[in-house]
Amino acid sequence: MADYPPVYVTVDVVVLTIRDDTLQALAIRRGGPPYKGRWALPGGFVQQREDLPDAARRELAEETGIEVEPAHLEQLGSYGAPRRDPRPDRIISVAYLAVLPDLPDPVGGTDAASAHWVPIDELTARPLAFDHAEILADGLERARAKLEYSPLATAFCGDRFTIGQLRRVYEVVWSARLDPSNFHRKVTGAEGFVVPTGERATGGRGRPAELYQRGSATVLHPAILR
Amino acid sequence: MADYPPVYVTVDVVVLTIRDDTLQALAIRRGGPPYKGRWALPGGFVQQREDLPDAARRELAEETGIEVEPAHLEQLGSYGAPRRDPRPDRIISVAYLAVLPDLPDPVGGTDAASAHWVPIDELTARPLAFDHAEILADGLERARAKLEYSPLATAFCGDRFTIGQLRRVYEVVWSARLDPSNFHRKVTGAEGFVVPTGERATGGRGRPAELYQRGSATVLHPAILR
DNA sequence: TCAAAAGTGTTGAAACTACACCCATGA
DNA sequence: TCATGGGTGTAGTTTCAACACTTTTGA
Repeated sequence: MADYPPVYVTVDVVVLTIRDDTLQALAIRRGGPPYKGRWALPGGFVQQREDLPDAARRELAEETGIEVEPAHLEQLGSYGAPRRDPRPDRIISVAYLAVLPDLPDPVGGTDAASAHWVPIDELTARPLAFDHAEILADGLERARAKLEYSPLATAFCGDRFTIGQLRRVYEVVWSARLDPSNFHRKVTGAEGFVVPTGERATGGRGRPAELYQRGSATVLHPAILR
Repeated sequence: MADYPPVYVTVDVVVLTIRDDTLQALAIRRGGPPYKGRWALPGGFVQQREDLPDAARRELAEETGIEVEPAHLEQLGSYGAPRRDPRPDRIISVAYLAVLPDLPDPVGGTDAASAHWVPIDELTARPLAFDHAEILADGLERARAKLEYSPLATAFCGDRFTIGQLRRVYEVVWSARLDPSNFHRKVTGAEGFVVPTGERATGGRGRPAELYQRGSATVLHPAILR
């Protein structure tokens, strides 16, 4: 085994949420070299006996002060180009995609370094550290694709939501307008996507909407097409 | 950096092809511990300055004697459960999916260890080394899903193929019968999936079929549904 | 009373399924 | 001539987009 080169393995996490009707991602301002001052994805080294998803959850909690279990966490893939980190050691990163509902409290209340929610448009407009721009782009593409055929959109909502709130998730993530009436029919018609609670939302403008919960489906039939 | 635990990184490759109207995968009989005598996926350690897809291609060539560039090569994901390898070191594997056309020459003609094409049903019926059964299952699921919305099926064919040959790829991978006439219309109607060459296949039974090449599409509109 | 959001009805277009039917070859 | 696989036509069904319309609230 000593014949083979050891490498260092990190996890990096694309953490998405919707705030102020905008798709945002968690980013950390790097305080030291390399790439000092640039935005980076939250992440860090995997510990010796730690499973990869656990490492992603730990980094999310440690670096950002977020205590909640993400509503969705999946592996994006591994990034291992030989010079992706300018330091001499070989560092391979396993990237994860996490999706959270809009959190009432802002991030960074603890001694978390300097994690911030940043609108996606701002984040993709400037150069990120390492290959994090590529990882972020892959995470966005994965999220956009999964809205079609999986119930991922519910991970952006709290445990109770209206069909209108769910539609706004699709509209924000896809940057598209959707017909409210057809969307309603598709979502309530997709087996196991959402289940009505019998309660109604209060306080909004217009007719109060039925409140729904996530259903048990893992794939949507039929899909919600873009 | 020395504060963090180094790990060893391998690549393992799920290599699929169709031989004798059967979906088959490349497997290697392990000659030493751990898991001596069991089937395993081809793979090995990543070298110090080697990109991950290059490592997958190198292992494919070295361990199996296959010299051709696979028609399709994509990353499946990383497998890093702490005890997935019984040896004391932490070993994380990056898995790839490769798809090849039916090769005229059998594998192992060189001094390749002992790589064999094994029908999927045989391979999934017995215990594999490490977590390779899980990796194989994930690779199969990925391939089955990608037939629907990507031109992956053409990677199982040579550079010229008939619609009937392409249909047999779908039927074998999905273990399903498809209506020949409707399949023909769907495939030729999907923008950029296949382009006619003007030539015709010879030697088969029945009316000679038009020969096609892969088109330029990367996603299929509309999809070929299961 | 009006604006706004929820939700239902309806209609024409598109896609899919099933299957009848013709075509062109080898045996 | 017959069996076999290639390919087109067509009719009925399902799905989907567009949009008119009703419902129910807050201002």
